[in-house]
Amino acid sequence: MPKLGAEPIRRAALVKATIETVGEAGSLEVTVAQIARRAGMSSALAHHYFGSKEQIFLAAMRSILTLYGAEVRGALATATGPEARLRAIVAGSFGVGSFRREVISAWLNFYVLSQTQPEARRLLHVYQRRLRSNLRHELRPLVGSRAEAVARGLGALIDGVYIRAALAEGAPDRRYALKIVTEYLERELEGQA
Amino acid sequence: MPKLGAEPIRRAALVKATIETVGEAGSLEVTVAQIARRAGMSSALAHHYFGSKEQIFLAAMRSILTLYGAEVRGALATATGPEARLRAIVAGSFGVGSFRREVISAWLNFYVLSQTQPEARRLLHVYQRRLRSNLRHELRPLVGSRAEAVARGLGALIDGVYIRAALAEGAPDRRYALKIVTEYLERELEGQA
DNA sequence: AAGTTTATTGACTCGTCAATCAACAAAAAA
DNA sequence: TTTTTTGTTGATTGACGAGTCAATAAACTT
Repeated sequence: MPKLGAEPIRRAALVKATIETVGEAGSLEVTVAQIARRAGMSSALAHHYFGSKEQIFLAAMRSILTLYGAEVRGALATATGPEARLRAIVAGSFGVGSFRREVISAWLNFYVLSQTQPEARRLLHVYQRRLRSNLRHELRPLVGSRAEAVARGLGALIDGVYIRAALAEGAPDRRYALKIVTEYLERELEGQA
Repeated sequence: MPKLGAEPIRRAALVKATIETVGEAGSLEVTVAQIARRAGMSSALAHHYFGSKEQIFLAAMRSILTLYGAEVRGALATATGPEARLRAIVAGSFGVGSFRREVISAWLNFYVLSQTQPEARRLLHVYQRRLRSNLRHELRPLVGSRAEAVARGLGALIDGVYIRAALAEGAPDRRYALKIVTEYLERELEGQA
């Protein structure tokens, strides 16, 4: 029953299933069979399309990073002026798509993966550099020479809030997460003004 | 060639080897045999003393948390007054024992472990609660009602800085890590003063 | 209609690894 | 000195899981 053009659909289903499976399990120690089952296909097919488990993970990670990027860009679209743009970047970082249980948990796991996997590490570095550069750019006119340090601090704080959300039970609290980071930003800005 | 009283020595060696192995591998996917070899014994002996791989990991995690607690307490010993004590807690969090490559990496991995392992989760919660409570207690006289939020922010920032250090290449920069967190603290305090 | 490409899976291989066990060795206790 | 306790390991078991393969089938091409 081969409906042609299945490839992109299958790939997407696998990526989604991977994030869900890893997120639920809270671990990368999930089997290709589990992922494939959740995506409604055999493990052989998963291998057929991705070649290896590693590639499946990388695709899932790319998907997460892409989603994250899209949310930041979306928030940034309507923001004018450095402060508004900074707030947008922060808000985008806690977007509804990214700041969800499974995604957060998957994120944490991919973080660990990038300790071993060069490509995963590369992806993460790209994301971190871009975020930091964005922040620094908007911070420059507001806090001058402190821009670099504040950008790093904000980046680390965002990661920290994510990681803590991964561990907290119950649904992660976006509002609260956002508040913590926004207040940090406000303190940094008010000193300088 | 049984030298008596080997148990505590073997256990300690295994714990140390576990942290090193997990830290170097950057993953929990290390074998008991690898750990045991590094500790200079057979895998059978590791099982003999700990019963299971899980127990070995938990012991290693306890060891890390104990070390961390000791460093904070050490820093706290000579500090008087809320601000000095806050600085001590932060400094202790980046102590030379805890803020080392393998330990940081192991820490990150145990963080992931606590998504699956109830006992690991419990341990981590205890540490987080204690840290937050300590911070809150010293913050109260300085920032009043904001104490809770600032304590959470500091905790998250510390975790975030750790996690980023795990990914950075080369030796982790204690000074810089400390500076980021200390500056955050200073901003929060100067607003209120 | 024959041939090719795409989709799909069940069954299998091969390696790995946690955990167990039987056996051996040396110290301590009886 | 026998017995028991403590220390130690090589060999083995049993399970599990990534990746391969042969086979089947439906579409699309010529």
